[in-house]
Amino acid sequence: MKRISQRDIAHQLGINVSTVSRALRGLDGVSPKLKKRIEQLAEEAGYRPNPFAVSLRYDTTRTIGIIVPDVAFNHYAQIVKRIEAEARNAGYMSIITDTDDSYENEVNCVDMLVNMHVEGIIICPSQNTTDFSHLQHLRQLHIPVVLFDRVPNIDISSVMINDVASARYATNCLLDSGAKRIAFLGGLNQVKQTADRKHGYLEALREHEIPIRTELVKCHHISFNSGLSDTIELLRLPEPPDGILATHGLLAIAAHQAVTSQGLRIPENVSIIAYMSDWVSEMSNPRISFIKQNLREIGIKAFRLLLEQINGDDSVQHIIVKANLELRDSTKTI
Amino acid sequence: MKRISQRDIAHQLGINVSTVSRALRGLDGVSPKLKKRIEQLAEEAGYRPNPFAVSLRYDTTRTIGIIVPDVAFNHYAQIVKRIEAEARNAGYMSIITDTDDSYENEVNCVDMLVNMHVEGIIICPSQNTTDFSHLQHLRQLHIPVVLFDRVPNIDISSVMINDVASARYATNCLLDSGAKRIAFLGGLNQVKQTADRKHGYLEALREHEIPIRTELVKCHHISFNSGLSDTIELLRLPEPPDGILATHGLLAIAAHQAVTSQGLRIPENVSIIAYMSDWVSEMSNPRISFIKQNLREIGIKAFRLLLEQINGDDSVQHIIVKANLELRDSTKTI
DNA sequence: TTGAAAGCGTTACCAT
DNA sequence: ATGGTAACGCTTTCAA
Repeated sequence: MKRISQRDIAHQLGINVSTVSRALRGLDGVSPKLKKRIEQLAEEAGYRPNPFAVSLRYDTTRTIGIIVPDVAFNHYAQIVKRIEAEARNAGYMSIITDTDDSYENEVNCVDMLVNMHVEGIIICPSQNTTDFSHLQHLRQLHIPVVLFDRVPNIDISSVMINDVASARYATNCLLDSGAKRIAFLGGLNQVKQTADRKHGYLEALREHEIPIRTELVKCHHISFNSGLSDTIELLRLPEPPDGILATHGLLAIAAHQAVTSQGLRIPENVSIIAYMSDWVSEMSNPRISFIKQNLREIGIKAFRLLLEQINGDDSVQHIIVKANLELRDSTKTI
Repeated sequence: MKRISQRDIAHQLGINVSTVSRALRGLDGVSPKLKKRIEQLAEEAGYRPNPFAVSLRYDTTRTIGIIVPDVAFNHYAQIVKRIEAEARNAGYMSIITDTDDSYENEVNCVDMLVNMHVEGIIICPSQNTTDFSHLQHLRQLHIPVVLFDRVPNIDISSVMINDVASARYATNCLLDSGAKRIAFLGGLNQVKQTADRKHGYLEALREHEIPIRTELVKCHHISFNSGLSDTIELLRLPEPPDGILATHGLLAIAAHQAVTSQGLRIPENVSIIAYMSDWVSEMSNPRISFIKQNLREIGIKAFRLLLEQINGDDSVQHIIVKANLELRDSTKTI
């Protein structure tokens, strides 16, 4: 039950491979009668073109690579799902790799994908990634790249949300609903996304002429545990926060749990707004008010951008997908 | 900045390709001096073997396919993550596809993966899949297959949990904690996983000599909405359930929300135990007691099984990974 | 130790 | 309308 090739078909029919090739691709130069016979035999024998021969011939693989910090985290999973669907729709296969949020793995993944001759790579870098030379290198190899979520200040196309504005808006919303002492729970400062969101947070405070209290700003490596300990520290302050802006779902869940575990109530004692996926918010109880990112659109835009590059467009584009605030139960109604 | 080939290297050094090939693979028959020169040039020029040429030559692609109903659902995402990691570790790339729980997509995905000449496929079928001929066909093509989670009664290797026993145990636990009227919230009956879990549920009732009330058994297509409406229907019965066994995370979340929305309390009025991932349980509030499946091990075992087949092992193996009950807040303590 | 050539499956170009 | 053949990049076998 070996895989059958064009040569086999040609042999069985006593004709030449090139005729078979033409017939199967619907090119003209084959008599309708012979074409029928060829198609029929191909069908019967379960002929499938060998993509490796095709790739070898054309130096084109119809394959893209996707690199994320954690496929098991809903936010990334939703984006990956959308990219994969779009890609499949456009005739591309997706090779998805997971870095476990580690820089070393990220470099390895990029390397493997280059070895695989993917036609392009869509990537959300790990939090530890500060050196982006592996991505710059891709540009030199003329391999299209699109970044999303964690987008550094480099000359590579990207899709991100309006981080500054959304953080400012969310902070304003917390303040307007009566919170006086807003804490900022973010990732590492070196990640532009975190810096931007902090920027928005600080802007809102400034607008309200609220002095900045640095002990309310927690920027550590994103993980459930760091979110937990940071929140508990915050709550033990002499003047603990009555509002929290969390920049990542993991941090928000951790904060939610920490607040509850200290016998405090949400939103009566502490309000929370977080950047998280709809699905995760929906599951929390009380449901966390969140900044809704259009993950579907992020995925679609990212693939479109990549496809344009694959098709020869050299321009660097930075797309901003607008996020909006969805109020749920973790904020007081005004 | 074109990709460089062995031929290019040979040309630059004024030698033959076959020598380059031998040198780069460390075969002997190349003088140490020449070997050095070749390696150095390859390094400098950034030579990478073309995997398509290699695949074409060997008819081996070092690639596997993974098919799941929904990568964005945590349970599958965790399993996929583990399989991908194991595969990468063993030098295999993973092509992950998402069927959106649809039979048609599933058939297409299988087809695409076969076209890609993946060396094997790990799949969790969609709920609608009753005809497994597309998988049987893979066996005829000598393409290794491993099933997980939703495993029909066919002669293909699989990894699943002990569905009957775990459901029986969970039901017993609900009964022991004082619940009298246990409802069963499951997927379609045609899925063996559901049937098995229901079997376990019924066994437990029988052991306790509790008559079966068919109106407490809800088996529909798994979705958040069906879980919601089924639960609401259950709660409106003249004698509503005071315990629920849910066979899928989505159903559990829906039930959780439905119970709460009716002003009832968990676990005081209604206890819940569900098959769901640790992460999802952790996020619910009150946290749902759950049957913990070792997703990590399921992923590892699935890949190992596939690899064995790829390496020529023809035996059909059915691996059972034991699940255990993790009590949280949605069940009364005895 | 090194070279030459055939072959993997497909396509493109030139002949017939 | 059809056939022959070279080429893609690599490995393998045989010859020098």
